[in-house]
Amino acid sequence: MATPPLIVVVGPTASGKTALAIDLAKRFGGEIICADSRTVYKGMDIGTAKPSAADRAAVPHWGLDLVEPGERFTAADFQRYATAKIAEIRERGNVPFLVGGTGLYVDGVVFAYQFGPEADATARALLESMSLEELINYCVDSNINVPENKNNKRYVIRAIEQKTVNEKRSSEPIHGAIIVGIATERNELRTRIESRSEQLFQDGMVEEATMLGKKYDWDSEAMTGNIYRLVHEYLLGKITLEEVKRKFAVRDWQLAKRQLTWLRRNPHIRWLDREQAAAFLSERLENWHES
RNA sequence: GCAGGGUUAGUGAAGUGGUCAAACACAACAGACUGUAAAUCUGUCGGCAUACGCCUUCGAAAGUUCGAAUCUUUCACCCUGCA
Repeated sequence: MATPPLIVVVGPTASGKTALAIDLAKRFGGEIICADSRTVYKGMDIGTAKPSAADRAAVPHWGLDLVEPGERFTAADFQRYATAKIAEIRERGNVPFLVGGTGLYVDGVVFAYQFGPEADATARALLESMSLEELINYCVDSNINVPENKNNKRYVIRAIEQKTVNEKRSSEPIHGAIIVGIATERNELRTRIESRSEQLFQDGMVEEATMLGKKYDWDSEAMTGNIYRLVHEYLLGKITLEEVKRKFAVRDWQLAKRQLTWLRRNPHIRWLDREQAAAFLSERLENWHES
């Protein structure tokens, strides 16, 4: 039998990627790798809509609960992890599914990004202490290309660390990848996001965030995920619970739009609605089984 | 009924005679983004125009003025104090 394909399912938050992938993985012997920058954190379950215990029992899931909130986990870490997992899953004769909304994580794997050198902690601290203007001047003096958004301090710092703006990647998806985007009608997506906002709180969002806040630092990158920072404000008494829910739906919508902007640049995505995507991938997987 | 305060662009909110299509914030829309990416950053944001610019706005109407979101009068609605 030929090497199993890599099924890549992308789309904005709340588009139904996970449900689709679980369904297909059950039927075709798949294992799911979550390409999600928040579900890698332990304890962040409700706020990140992490797959349930039942889902995980039904289909093997990877990429969840890899680190504690506050620990460092990067796109390069994910790339290493996911690439290894894809190989392992294939060795077992199963079908790897790469599913997620973190575009950088997906593309890092799919387009085999060659990441630049890792940041040196002391050098990074020094760079962060500098003003944006100083950083730009440094770039000019050192002949380093400034990123398009030169007001984006993070990017300028990274350019300095890499001594350039890094764009090393493959122009084609890695071999065997089938990339499907879940196309969702705008109003429908909005409705889904709003009802999910309500659901999270019924499921114990505040309790989860309170617990995490006690255990970890509110300021850590993990905890800046749009829901946790809002619950933090609520716990501080700055906003009401109703405002949290409303603002979360807004933040989630903004996230979805940013995700779509990222995905739009990728010409290799086959955009299909949930049903079409299920049918299309089923057919591909059946053909693969027969080959 | 009397006295006082208010009514500004999708929302909140500055502005109290010219430099006001009107600060700022939020939302919205578009975009960038290779080791923090649910992050971070950029542009647009009354209408028309690629643009010079033109047009219509600051509760309504009528005035004062060379000139009004800003001053006057009346009306409408809202809030507060006295009745």
